[in-house]
Amino acid sequence: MGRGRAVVSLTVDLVIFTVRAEQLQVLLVERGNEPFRGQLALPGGYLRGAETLEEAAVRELWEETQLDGARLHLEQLRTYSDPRRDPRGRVVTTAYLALGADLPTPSAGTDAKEASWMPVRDVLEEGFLAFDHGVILRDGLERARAKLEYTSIATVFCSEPFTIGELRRVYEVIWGIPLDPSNFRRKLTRAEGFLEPTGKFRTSTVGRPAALYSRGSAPLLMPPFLRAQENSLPSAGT
Amino acid sequence: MGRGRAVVSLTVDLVIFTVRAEQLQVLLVERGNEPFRGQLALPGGYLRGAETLEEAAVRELWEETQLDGARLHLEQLRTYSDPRRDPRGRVVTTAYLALGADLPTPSAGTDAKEASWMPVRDVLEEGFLAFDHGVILRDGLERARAKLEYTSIATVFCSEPFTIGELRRVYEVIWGIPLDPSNFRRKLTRAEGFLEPTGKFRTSTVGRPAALYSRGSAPLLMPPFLRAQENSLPSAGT
DNA sequence: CCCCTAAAGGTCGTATTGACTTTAAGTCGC
DNA sequence: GCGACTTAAAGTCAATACGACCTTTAGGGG
Repeated sequence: MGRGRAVVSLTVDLVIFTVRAEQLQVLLVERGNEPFRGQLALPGGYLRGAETLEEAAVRELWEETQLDGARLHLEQLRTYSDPRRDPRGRVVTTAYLALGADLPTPSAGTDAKEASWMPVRDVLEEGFLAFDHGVILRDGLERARAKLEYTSIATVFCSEPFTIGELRRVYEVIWGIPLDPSNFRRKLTRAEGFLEPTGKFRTSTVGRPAALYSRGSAPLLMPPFLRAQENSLPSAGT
Repeated sequence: MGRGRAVVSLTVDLVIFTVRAEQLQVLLVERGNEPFRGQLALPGGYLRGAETLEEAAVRELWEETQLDGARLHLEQLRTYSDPRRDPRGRVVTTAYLALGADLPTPSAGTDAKEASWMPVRDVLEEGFLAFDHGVILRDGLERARAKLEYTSIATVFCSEPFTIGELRRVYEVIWGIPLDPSNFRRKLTRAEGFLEPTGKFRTSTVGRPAALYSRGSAPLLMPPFLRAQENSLPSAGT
């Protein structure tokens, strides 16, 4: 070993985020096989013959969680290549980040694995994930947090039409900090192409009816919405 | 094909940028073998047995260009996996972005390939690179441009100590737009931890002597320095 | 019909920015 | 030695963006 071309397997792992019950949640599966049998892991699987990594990610999304890739935001996160990351041998994995609006509880899928939503904060604070999936999850969270600042991905966490309050809760939950409702609305309503007013309103159980919006055409939030500062865990909370 | 686990080779490709002669330049090699023999390509090579992709990147950096990875900024760019990207078969590549200060003209290295600096603008406008390296180069340029906005990587293009004028030229060359010298200095000198004054000055052939700075400790530029707008090619030029 | 709540909208002082001007400190040509 | 020239450094000023905070609006519930 060391000199020749490495013999490697390539896998795809998915960091799937959604906001439900006022929390950022990640979809995890319980492993049915060794290694790490019984432990929680990111859903994923091997790259097949003639597909791209992105196609493999969409396929795994469906096979393992019955989620439709077309309804999610999907982007490549990073490739992890530590030779010791998988005890079975040389497995390099490319992680993808998938974001969606209030996704359904996954029916187990064709694979017999148990899939369930878990609060990201709990997983990062207490849980231990298989392989290096804890690191991957952390990287995914940081990517999502950063992209809230300068892109319009926050809207993919809301099903259309949505209110500004719902959108604000997305930011608060992912950044783990409270935001001033008034300044938040001023900021986002003035961002060109971010929100598309529908002219309709939604009356909830309490409070004044909120205007409903759909996603605007701009992929970037200009000027960006900067966090006050870094917050390494989702709101901490001892 | 299609059903089973893909049999893939993994390679590393390098997008190496430096600023020389008032231009952003990229290091390219002329391919000595088929496919694409004689054409320009990014330097790179196969992943070996027990190394990470990052270690492979550093190794290739040295073998192909005699550049020392420790003296460069190196970060993972993206993984490219189109099954048809390499006519020889299934080759997935992870691209790394390497940035350095006025790097030397590479001696060909142990590999017998001809390595040389080329202006990025020219390559993107006229040149055709092997494989999908044109796409990778474009992605690398966009990454570098974006990171100038909110990190302090611009300083790695300058050898220490450097003047604010030199730093400004880095921004101008990579973004392809002129910047107001006065506002530029105000912005960067007030960014906490970005520049470390040395107290020394450099007298050039013309003009008032410029204060010399070294890199500060802050990895991020806060608040960010936003480009006026997108500029898909490096200053265009007709 | 009053209270409570959240949405919507406004105020105000401060910080940041872009466009521009002024002053400083060197070299070069004569 | 001196003025022209060049770039660095510093300042001005109006427009904008932002954080903190307040007021008004429009529903539901008791």
